[in-house]
Amino acid sequence: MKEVLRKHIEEIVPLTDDQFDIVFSYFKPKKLKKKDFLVKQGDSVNCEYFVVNGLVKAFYIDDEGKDHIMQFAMENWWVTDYQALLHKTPAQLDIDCLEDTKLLCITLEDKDKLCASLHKMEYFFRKKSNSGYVALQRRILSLLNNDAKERYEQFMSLYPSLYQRVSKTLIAAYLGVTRETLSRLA
Amino acid sequence: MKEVLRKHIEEIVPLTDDQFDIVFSYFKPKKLKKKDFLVKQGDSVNCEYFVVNGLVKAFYIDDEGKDHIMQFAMENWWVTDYQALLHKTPAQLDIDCLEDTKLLCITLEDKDKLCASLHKMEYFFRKKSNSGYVALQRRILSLLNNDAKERYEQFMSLYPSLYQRVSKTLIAAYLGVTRETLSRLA
DNA sequence: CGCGCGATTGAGTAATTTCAAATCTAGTGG
DNA sequence: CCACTAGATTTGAAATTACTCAATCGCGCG
Repeated sequence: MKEVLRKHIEEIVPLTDDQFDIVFSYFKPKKLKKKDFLVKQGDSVNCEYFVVNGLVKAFYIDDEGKDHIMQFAMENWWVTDYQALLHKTPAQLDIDCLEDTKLLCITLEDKDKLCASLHKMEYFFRKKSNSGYVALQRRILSLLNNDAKERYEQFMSLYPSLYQRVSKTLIAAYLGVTRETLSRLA
Repeated sequence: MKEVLRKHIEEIVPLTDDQFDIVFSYFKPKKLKKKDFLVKQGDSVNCEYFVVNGLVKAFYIDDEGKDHIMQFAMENWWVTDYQALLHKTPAQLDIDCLEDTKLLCITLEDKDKLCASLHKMEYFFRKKSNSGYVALQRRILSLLNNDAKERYEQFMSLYPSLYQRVSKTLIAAYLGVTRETLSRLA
């Protein structure tokens, strides 16, 4: 648990043992079972979550009851309803577990405190946020530019491990097509 | 010029005069005319750009020669080909000016140096990146969830000032529909 | 007046969705 | 080991949405 987080952070910034102990003290572990919810639409959201193991999905249910998947998050991914967290508004997203999942939780306030006290961590989170931004840009380009089949192929080659663990129905909801259409893309 | 940047930063972190002078020393002004290019596909990208005034668009041209707009950037917006900048790969995007435009440029290396020497600025850029991330998530949700008409209406209400300054053809390229389709959404 | 650019309109085509039904698969209990 | 069920996937056919390509319109500017 500790090791997973440490290794993840140290891919970007090295930390002494003491520093990592400080970092780790800001996190609270959480354990959920498959199908449990981490966030429900309408909740107020205080934390960002680091997935130690397992798999969750963050999704939006529209007026017609259809699901749209904002993101998956497996080992070493960060997830929450960022809009709700940052703007302190009620959650628009649901987040639930596709597998039994262990997480580390940090509140927005604690993250800011941690960043204020340990400059390296502010750097770490800035770089993380930058990478996330780039990943979302790539996804937008793929939505603008590519048809369903191309998006599906990109998904498989970009996230081969997710492709193994996630049903096609959910991949369809991530790619923005119906499951029937996805099924017809031989 | 200086004032525009200072005001922008101080919406998030207050700075002393001395601090701001340091910050500003990292930026290099740049002036472009309408239709000039800031970045061309294939370029290596070293800088991030802050738009002081004017308007640019960052866009991708696909295999069929069609444009897809990644983002617009007007006063107080940041823009570059982030993927190219962060991964040090050749630019995939073109960035050109829709109006005469004044910019402030900062290299990735200088930005890191600035952040390292002035912790407040690392905080500033982290928060900026977070907001950007949320904005892209919203756009993805709108692409997954809403049809062309709804996206068009959201665009108008979210960016009324852009709506004034940008041709419908370009808005179409941003929303991911053809100009003909957009034109039929009375 | 006429050019040029952006916006609109029309008609036919392609891609995707919808709704319904059939098929497949993994896990459960007998 | 087999039958049964729930969930996931696939298939079919019709309806809808958006696209393409071509033609037309409208307006500002030289």
